[in-house]
Amino acid sequence: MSDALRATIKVACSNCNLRELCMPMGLLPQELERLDNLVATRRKIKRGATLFRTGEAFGSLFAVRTGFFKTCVTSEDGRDQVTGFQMAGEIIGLDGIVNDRHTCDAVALEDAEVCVMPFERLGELSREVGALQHHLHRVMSREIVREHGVMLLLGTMHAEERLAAFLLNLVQRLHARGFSGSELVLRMTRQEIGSYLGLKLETVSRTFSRFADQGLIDVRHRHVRILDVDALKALLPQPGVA
Amino acid sequence: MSDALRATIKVACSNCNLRELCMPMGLLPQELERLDNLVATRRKIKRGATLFRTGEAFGSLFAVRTGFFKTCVTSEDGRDQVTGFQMAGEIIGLDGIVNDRHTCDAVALEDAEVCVMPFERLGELSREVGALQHHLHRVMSREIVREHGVMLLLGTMHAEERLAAFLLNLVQRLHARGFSGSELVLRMTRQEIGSYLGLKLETVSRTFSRFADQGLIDVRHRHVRILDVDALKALLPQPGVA
DNA sequence: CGGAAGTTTGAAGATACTCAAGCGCAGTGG
DNA sequence: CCACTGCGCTTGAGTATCTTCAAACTTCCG
Repeated sequence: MSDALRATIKVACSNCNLRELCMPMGLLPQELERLDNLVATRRKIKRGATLFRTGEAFGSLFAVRTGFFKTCVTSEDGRDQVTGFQMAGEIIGLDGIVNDRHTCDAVALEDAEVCVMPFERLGELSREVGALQHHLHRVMSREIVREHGVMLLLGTMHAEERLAAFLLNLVQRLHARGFSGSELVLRMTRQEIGSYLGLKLETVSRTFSRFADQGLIDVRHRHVRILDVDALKALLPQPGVA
Repeated sequence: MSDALRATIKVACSNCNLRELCMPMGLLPQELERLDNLVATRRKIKRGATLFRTGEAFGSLFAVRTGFFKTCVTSEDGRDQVTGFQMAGEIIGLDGIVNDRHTCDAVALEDAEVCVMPFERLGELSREVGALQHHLHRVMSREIVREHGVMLLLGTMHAEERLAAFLLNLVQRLHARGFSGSELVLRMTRQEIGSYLGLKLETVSRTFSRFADQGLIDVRHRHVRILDVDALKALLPQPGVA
């Protein structure tokens, strides 16, 4: 097989093992082929490099193929807030649509690869393919709902509840991608976790230690094993029958 | 003029004084007319009543014509988080798209009226009218970016900074609608402000009092006059040259 | 006009933060 | 192969901000 052919096959949504999680979800075979044509290019990003930065012109949405990203907004005096962590199959760049400029940075936390989806063409195609139009709307709506959840977390939860919610969310998403439902390797630092959860890195570290002392998890730096899922879930704000 | 005719004229986007802020933004006359046909019904909501509740079936987006809303998510154990306050020209209901069910409550904080936009038809029309398609994308993207800002606020700011950001955002939006740029009447309680800002009502009240002591504002319960905009802006996380 | 709801203010207390020091792993170069 | 260096992580002590609990006052609505 030639390199060119391999690349063509590899990039095709129709052959992608993420197709049930990612943009092609629910599309018919002939619609899928049109999406294949649209997703013409991929892009590799090294660990620590940015996919885009605040202020850069917006042109495309990106679907994570491999690797792990964080997105963060930065205020001019240096305070920054991680707004999300993205893994395979998830869409990055929606923030850029409104003003044709990105309003956050997207940074690869490990060597990564993304599919580049020119937004103009995505719009054209979604005018003809109803399923794609609806899927795009759902992707944006899902992001809005996710952020509501983060607001609830930041606005009302204590450190232990925040970290429990964070860990459970991560393993759940990893599990949906075929990884373990109880073991995970953190791709981000304590500082980045803290930024996402509105806590200082020391508080994140202390809370990890407390969970370990209570026998809820086993932490060894970036490696976390969940020992008592139910106890972690019990920390979340959905305990009673209410 | 007959009641029927008056209603027709009143509901038409083409005659609406909010058309430059709301859904019709940037549409050509003939496109506007098609939007008029889509926005067939209005709905009045009394103060304290809900436009929709968590769990209800999603069918339409709503454009605020008059009045003032809050949206809030509630965790089963009673904790709730106000996710936004919406005024004339703003769109409510985007959260419902992803799962065809609403995931938050929308409550009128004063007697209000909304334009009902059936989402199915909005999708159809935006397939034919490119400007509408793009505008819908922008509305959703703007909401995502707004929520990034709230996450930055909840994750990194102190009480004074949060309240300053809140007040400045409110007057700015009111000013864009022809109201004063320095005087406003709060439509929400201290409790609701606190819920939005991740603070307790007592902290909100104390922070108002501190601002008043410092001569930054004049507070008389729900009535607020901003006396020193620059000082308030200086509290925000964009002080230096950075 | 009366009662409920909302607001203000005080005092005590808790959670998370700041500052600081030491540890450990990973990657590099001798 | 091992030592070195840097970055990230952990842990402790003291502190600050915000919260909790409580009481009194004001406004608004029926």
